[in-house]
Amino acid sequence: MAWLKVVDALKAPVGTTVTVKGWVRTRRDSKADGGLSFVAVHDGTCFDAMQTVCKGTLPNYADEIAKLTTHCAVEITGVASLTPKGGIELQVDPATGGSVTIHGLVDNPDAYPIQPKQHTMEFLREQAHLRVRTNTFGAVARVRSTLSMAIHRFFHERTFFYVHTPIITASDCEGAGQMFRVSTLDIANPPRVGAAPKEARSTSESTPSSPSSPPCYMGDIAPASPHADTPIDFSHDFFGKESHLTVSGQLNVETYCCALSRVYTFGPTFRAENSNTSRHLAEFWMIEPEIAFATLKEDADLAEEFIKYLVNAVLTERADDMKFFDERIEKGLLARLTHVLESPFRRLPYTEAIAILEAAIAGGKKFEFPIKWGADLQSEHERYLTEEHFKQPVILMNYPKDIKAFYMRLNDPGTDGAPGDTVAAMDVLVPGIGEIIGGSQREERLDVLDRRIAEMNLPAKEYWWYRDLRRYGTVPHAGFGLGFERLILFVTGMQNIRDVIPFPRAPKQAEF
RNA sequence: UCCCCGAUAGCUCAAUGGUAGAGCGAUCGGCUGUUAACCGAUAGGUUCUAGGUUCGAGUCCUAGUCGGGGAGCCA
Repeated sequence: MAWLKVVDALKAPVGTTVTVKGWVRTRRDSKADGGLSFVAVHDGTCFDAMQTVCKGTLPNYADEIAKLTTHCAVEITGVASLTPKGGIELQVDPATGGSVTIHGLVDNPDAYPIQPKQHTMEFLREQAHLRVRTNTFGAVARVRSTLSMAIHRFFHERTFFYVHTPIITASDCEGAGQMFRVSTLDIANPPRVGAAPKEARSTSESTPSSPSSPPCYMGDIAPASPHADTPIDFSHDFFGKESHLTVSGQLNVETYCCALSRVYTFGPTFRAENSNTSRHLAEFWMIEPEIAFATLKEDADLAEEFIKYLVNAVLTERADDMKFFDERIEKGLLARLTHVLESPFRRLPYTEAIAILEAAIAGGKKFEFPIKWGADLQSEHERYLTEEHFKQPVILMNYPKDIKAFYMRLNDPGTDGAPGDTVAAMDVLVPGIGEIIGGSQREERLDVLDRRIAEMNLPAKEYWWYRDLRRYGTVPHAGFGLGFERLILFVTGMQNIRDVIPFPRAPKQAEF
């Protein structure tokens, strides 16, 4: 007798004795053959469950087996045989060594939240600790894992090195959005500039409840502090300066790129934006490759090859789950992904995109927001381009410099016939999601970079180490960021980003 | 953060300002190599919270909390 994962047990030779361990998906009873129960068991190793046929002659049939409900934990031994439809099931008969062991019943099955029926995503989100036992969330979890592995494999096969960029940053120059503060200061009574520093509130080894622990204020904190208007003195904080959770590993990974040539990060990223949408999370995972001796064209080539590699990986490695998504989550998903695999991504200069949108408006297309050269595209404009006009992924390139970040490389005047200055930035737009990748060629010329930092009133001093890269052996380089959860939405057809990460963090949402 | 919509049984949803309902799920029984099984019965309610209007509020008003769709920000 061998304990097999369900994925392997479903391929067991007829006649062999097999043990499976997992959770009951459904139980149905029959009076045939003197009484028997069909108990479907899944262990998460594949989409399908193993059907077991438990005979009424089993010693614990009436007391235990006939009472099994959804998600009871069981261990079942039986003989592999063919179902009338040709699949593999286990015949569980005490006469041939069959047995059913209950590891854990479900208390009060009447009120168990997960039932053998269709639930809404919103409800399951409130049961995040249990939802992974359902078909949909099990499939999402397997696809997510498969994509993670494929990402590392893609880069590994191309001599990229995986760089662990920091989660905590005391650099104030990442500039990609609102940040979460990281601090060990007493939030109710922080040290103020000019005030006498409090001793022994030192960050590292302070005892959890020292005798001098601060008073606990109910309601509003720090009532009527005489120093309330004085800035907080962060020199007393853990890092001796303000620090935050990272919003991007890009600036750090650029340093490694300028030594290892081809690198990437893949880790969690944090944005404290008050974004309440189905496409934003406060904590999400991002993949950021960076390539040296490369221009925007190589960057776009890499992005396209990357997306196609990942789509292909998930189609071939998780065919069972993808079939489910195609049937139950988004009809036509497989056709859409196959189309993405087979068609080249449309490269489109921003300046040309504006012309297409203006022509569309002239042709009667209505947009909520006006469009003109120099303005950023709205979601509706991006959707029009990728979903209606081209009906395929689009790589928009060379945006006006005034709407993009300081580190993006300034293009030569007149690139693409643009009426103003542009930078070598690109966004990959995909039908159904919109922007999935944002990237650029980085400004490698120190004088141009300094001009941009000054133009945008950024704290030049903070960028000393970033500027060093341009002083010591500078090189053209480029990279992009891919939001991992948006990729999962794209390949699964799931609608809400909170349903493709195990425990979503969003405004007012950090349960579990 | 802004606009719109919503919150009633374990779940999905009904209920003219006047007796709280159905389907699914659960429990019990029947039938059946079943697989979203089917048939019958039973149990299951502080109608999100706090105020208010009213003889009377699930229903109307105010505030709040949470959820959904869209927008902004972005990945």
